[in-house]
Amino acid sequence: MTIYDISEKAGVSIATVSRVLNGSSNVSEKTRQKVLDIINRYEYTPNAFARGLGLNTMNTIGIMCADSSDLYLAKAVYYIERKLRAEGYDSILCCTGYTRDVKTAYMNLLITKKVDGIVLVGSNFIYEKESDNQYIADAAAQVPVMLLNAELDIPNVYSVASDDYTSMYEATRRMIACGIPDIVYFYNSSSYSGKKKLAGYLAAMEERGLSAGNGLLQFYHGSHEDIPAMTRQLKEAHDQGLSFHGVIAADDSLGLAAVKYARLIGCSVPEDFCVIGYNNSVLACCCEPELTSIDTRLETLCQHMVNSLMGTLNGDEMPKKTLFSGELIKRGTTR
Amino acid sequence: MTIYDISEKAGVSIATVSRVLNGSSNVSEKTRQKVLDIINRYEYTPNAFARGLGLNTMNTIGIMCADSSDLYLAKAVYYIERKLRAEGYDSILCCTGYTRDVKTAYMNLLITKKVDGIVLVGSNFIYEKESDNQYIADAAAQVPVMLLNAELDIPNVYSVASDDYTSMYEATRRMIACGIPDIVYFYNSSSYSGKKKLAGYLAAMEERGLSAGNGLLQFYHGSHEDIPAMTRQLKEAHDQGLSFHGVIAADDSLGLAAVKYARLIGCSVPEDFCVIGYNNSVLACCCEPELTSIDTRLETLCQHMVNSLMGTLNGDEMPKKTLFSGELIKRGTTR
DNA sequence: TTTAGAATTGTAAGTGCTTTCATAAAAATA
DNA sequence: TATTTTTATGAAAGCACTTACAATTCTAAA
Repeated sequence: MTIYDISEKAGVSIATVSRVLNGSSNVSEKTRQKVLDIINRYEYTPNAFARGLGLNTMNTIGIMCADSSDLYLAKAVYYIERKLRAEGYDSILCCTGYTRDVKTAYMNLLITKKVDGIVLVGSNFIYEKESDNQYIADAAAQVPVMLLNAELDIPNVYSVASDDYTSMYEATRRMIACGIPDIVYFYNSSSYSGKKKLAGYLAAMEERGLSAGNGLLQFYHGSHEDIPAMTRQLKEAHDQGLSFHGVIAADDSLGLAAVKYARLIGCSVPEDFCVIGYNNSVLACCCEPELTSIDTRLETLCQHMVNSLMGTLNGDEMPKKTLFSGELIKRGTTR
Repeated sequence: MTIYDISEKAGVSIATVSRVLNGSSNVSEKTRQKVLDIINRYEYTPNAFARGLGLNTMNTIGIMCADSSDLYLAKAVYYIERKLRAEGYDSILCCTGYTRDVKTAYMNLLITKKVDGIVLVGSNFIYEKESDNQYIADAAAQVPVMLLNAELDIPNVYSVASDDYTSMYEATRRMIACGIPDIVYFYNSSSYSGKKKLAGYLAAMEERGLSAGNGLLQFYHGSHEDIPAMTRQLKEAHDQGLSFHGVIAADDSLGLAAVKYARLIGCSVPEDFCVIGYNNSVLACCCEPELTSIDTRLETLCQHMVNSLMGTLNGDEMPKKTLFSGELIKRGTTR
């Protein structure tokens, strides 16, 4: 069943059928109904490829995500897909992993596949060295690129991010105000947003003249699956003489590990030891006591991002960057 | 830059260019090289739509998933996407939610979009009433449909599943063997695989003549986010007089809630109280002690599934159903 | 040296739409 | 009623490929 069959049965030209298919206004109501009837009767649906060829678009957006099984990223992908779908767009998903060359390859693939836009989910797509971000600029020369929780000053790339700096700054201030001066910052990534978080912590510490030097920083490079290892890492730091009674964690998994650690060394939480996590994921409700965590309002971010994308595709002038403030969800690990 | 430009610059016909593009064998090595050179020099990539029109395929598979942010489903989607990509296929993702009408609509959409196959991630796509599964049959009439953790005896639908029945049967037997007769089965879904799990538990209980009646079954209809509510649910059952010293949980989130519950009523785990979870997710490592859980070897399932799909697309005869046995990962909540 | 048969290559006809441009019909104006 | 505008429709030219079939060139046997 093609457009020719429909045009014949309806007694009109294919141009007219095409017009009613695309909602063109230049069709009389009478013929529109006639054509619509035939279309429904025969359950005709236009061939997507031919349509794509003619229109040079198939209403698809490429979603790139290093690891869509990551707790936070999975949620983001989910929200973005749903919102895109609501706007009439398909999502083609690319799980790229963390290698830049692979990301570049997928980027090119998406361009080749004629997506209308690309969204990069997660700040790991941005690199320190400017030239390493060229692959994004190249893509942005073809289609709009949206960044979630990152930022890049390149034409045709737009970003929507949570205000990680401020969130961490406030969280740290709050913990200091509770009378805890020896706070460890526990993080696992030096991505764009990872840096912002760290900076927020440092600012709050330094503002109070507290040492936020080497001793107080911890680093663990791992994934969500490694909570026991994270706990161990803290224990080792403790055994090596690092003394701390509070942890600001860059992710709930790290925060959860910190709570476990406190238990391990016999501290009671939150009386002797406080923890604040980040992202307000399921994990926050898994530990005992439950984890105070910063909610980044991910759904709002994602919806705003695709709204921005729709605007851009529509030719509207859109803000290059939007920042959303996070919200501290108080639970049992802070007093 | 089109195939015409390339053919002109290479001094051959477009048919020849097309042949080298598609790896046809009927091209002499010399001209192949000549054409390839031009293609590389001008960085030509064929138009995906025109290609799709001609070939009537664009090498894409539709992935339907009720909620791709669910811990287990997210992992499945991730593994499937990666494997598909490795096989040269794109994935278009559809997060359908749990409503059947929506699922049907997305199914039709995918057919319209000319995907080469559809994979349904999760057993919630299968309904009790046979007529409710017609939407799958309709799709399967067009393209092969793959089921993860479900089963349906319909032409052109294939399924790959973990052997939930046996896993649960063994888990329950093991717990009984540890001397715990009053085991609650804690579950949250009556999906196809949910039923299998329950049946496994029941079989093991009844085999030992243990009461697995109403009293010993618990039900909570919620998502991962609701761990506190799950814990409360157990507490309420306890307060209403239900006595139990073991929990077999249909998911780690439920298992984790059970561990919390045990703590709450002052039982020590695993001395006074045992728990076995399911899916071996991150959550298993979040509680104290860590959760014994059944690993369904999801990555293997997913890889096998896309292998099956590739075979089917290749015209090979493939088994309608493959079952993979799970593995009990012993941790701290069992003795 | 012919010539049948195989290997290469080119011509041209799809593939199913969109859209420009010309034309016909209807409506509005004179 | 005649004329100008506006609106509705159709013819036909893309869009960028694939592929059946015909034509040509090579091989190698006769």
